[in-house]
Amino acid sequence: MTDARRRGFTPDSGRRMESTGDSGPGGEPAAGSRAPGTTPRAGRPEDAAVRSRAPGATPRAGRPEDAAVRSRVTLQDVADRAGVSLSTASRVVSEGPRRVGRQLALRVNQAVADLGYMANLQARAVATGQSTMVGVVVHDIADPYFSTIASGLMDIAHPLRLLVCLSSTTDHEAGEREYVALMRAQRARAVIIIGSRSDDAAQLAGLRAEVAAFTRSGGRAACISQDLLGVDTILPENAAGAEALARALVVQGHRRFAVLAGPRGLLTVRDRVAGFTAGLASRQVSLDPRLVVPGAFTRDGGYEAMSTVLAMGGERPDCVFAVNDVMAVGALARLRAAGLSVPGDIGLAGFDDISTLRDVYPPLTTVRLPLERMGEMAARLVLTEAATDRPRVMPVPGEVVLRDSTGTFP
Amino acid sequence: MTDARRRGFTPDSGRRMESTGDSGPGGEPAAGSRAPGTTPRAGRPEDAAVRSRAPGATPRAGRPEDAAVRSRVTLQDVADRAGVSLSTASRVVSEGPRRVGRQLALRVNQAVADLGYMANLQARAVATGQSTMVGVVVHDIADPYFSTIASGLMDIAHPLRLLVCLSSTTDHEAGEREYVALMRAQRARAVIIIGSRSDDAAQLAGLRAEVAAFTRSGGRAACISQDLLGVDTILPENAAGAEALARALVVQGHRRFAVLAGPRGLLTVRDRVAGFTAGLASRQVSLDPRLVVPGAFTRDGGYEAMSTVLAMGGERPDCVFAVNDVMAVGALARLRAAGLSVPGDIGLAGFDDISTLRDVYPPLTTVRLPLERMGEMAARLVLTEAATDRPRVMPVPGEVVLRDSTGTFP
DNA sequence: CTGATTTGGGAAAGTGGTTTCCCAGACTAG
DNA sequence: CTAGTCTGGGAAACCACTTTCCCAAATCAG
Repeated sequence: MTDARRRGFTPDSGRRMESTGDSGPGGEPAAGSRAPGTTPRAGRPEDAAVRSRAPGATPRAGRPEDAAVRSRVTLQDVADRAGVSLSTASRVVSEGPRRVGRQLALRVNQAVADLGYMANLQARAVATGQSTMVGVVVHDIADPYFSTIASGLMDIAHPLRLLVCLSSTTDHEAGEREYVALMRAQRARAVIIIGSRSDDAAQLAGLRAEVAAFTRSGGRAACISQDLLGVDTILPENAAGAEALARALVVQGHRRFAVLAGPRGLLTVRDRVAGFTAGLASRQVSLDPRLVVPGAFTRDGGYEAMSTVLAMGGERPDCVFAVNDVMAVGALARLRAAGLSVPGDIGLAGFDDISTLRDVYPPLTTVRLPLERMGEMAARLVLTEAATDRPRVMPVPGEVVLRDSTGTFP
Repeated sequence: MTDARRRGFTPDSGRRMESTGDSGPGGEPAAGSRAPGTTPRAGRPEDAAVRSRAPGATPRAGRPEDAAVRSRVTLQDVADRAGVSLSTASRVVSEGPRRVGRQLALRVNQAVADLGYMANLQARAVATGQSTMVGVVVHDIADPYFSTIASGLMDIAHPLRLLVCLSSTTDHEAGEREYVALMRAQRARAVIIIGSRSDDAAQLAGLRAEVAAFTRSGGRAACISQDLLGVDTILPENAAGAEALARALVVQGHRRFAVLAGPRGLLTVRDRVAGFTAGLASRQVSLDPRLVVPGAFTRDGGYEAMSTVLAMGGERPDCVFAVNDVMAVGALARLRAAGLSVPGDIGLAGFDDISTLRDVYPPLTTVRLPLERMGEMAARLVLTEAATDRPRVMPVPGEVVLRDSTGTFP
């Protein structure tokens, strides 16, 4: 299978496998292959013909009736075909409060079916002033931390028949603000901002202002992170969790710690590091600040940071705290590469309890956050519950989970 | 602090510790703590005042001027404030082809700034008939397979300033069809369907029809899966990949195989199992059909399926093929629980090469699919490239990656 | 059998935009 | 000095709906 390497974007490069089964339905992918059961609706004479334009309006120069059968069926077409007024058609289709006679309703529905009509939700949104969109911003959707939260969130949004729009900002901090602005322009019903705030005051002020503008224009907003935006907040107790973890690790016998911190400036990192430090201090254990090394909030970031720690002279730490599980996994790989056994030679702990990472070996000691649940909470706050006069803050405690990666120190 | 206990989710293995610390920030869960620096923005007198309604139009009974300062600023408000016509305001704001005099443009922009105006994109979409939305359907956004693809896809969509709407169908197969319908109703520019087709012919026909309706109404569509929808397709070569894997495993010396298959009916599963079987056959190795056990496409599914295999009487297989990495990780956990060493006692291989799982131990032999890239390809096909008369099919080969989990058999 | 309510259909006024069309004034060319 | 082309502004048509308002017919109480 070494061929087919150059799939730069040349279509059909590699030898194509017997792709679709020979028999299966939909065998011929011919361009115009009709799905089975789609009678081509022969004729359709009145399709574009009816279309009674406002009298006097020249039928808009250019393409005359546009050969391409762009079946842009409108409600007017449906009304015409059913022989009713636009209003009646609308009432039937939008299932509003006003009742319509059985006969006419039937005719309208028939016309809808015949024409394959589907209401234009954008137009409806304009007319009613209500949208069904809810925006979600995360730092990186490929990171399981965020995708898990997003998953919980969607579990709430989908049954409500809301449209979830997602944006991943990846390093581009201003992206959050831009996205909230976009949601305001879309008249979204709500926006949920997920992920750590940073220490950039200007950035924060900008986002705050945008969020304020969004809520002022009638939208709901919530965030999952530090309570700094002035809106409903799901607040993971990062400091408290890390503090509890630190104490537990001391109890296990660890004394000399290193911390693989994430990107400088991320408040979540600060909170976790501060909490960890405080936890150690409460047990009269000090943390050498040189052993707090920053790194990207990723697997590779953890790997690198771990390298840095190993490269330092002096006594090797007996336990490493990576500020999130993803980094911890990178650190684990680095330790393995160095021939160090975990927890034999060195202990390792993470944070978050990412479920897909629960099976690394040795199993990671970590602080569990109920991510999916946090997504649900945020979604509920903003989609099903009434707004309160003052923003709510819902703290979510983390739960220390001791597993083998920090086995009791000898 | 013990209150934090009744949060519903059950802990798993690992002993649980003192959940969160007692002190820490966020201590008071008071439901209304204002973030520091939130001046309540007093004043703003002209907010809703401007708003001159069309003359003669009774100001719509009910709320007169609506006490709630819902600052729904419209373009008309901007025009009024700038003392220009609606058309001129529109031209300035929408940056169309028509130029507007410097003076007026300036005035309009000033008014926009003063009023905090933001164009209503829904209305704009209705007026222009063009939307900026692109829909994406996946089976489960929390599954790294899908979130990685989604990530690649967004990397293309974001710079184009398109709005990505995501839906996760999780087991509800009809959800795909519903979502495509929704996208049609939203007049989305494109829709991308990600994930295995099933063997349910009716379901497939329904989806095909819906997709056809979508494209007929002017939208673009693509899918990442089997080429069965009659649209541009990114086709992972599941069968070929599994076949190559099988041959490689035989070369390593394995002979007696078990397969942890995913849900019955998923074509991706079928393709992989069929390819694997064929690969073995090509090396004169046969696969006992009873050792092909189905399971959910998840970590737990892998765990269960592995249990089933272990519980079977007879000679234990010397190598297990889990049809995806997530299941493989579950299987690994089960094997570890059984006290079996991998690859010492038994080999284990997966499929996909999920990046967050690259650090499990022992490292998994697998078939790599360039997931992020696949997402990019699909997005490009449908967002930046012109439509072709016939749908394109772009096969994506998998690449066998031999790692320690299938060490050379003794 | 009459007068007062429903009931339900349709015309038209909205929703917040874009875009066409018309036209006045400023330049340019003959 | 006049005709011809640009500019650029504004009125109004349009997009695809919803909803108000009006009115005729049907129902109902008295």
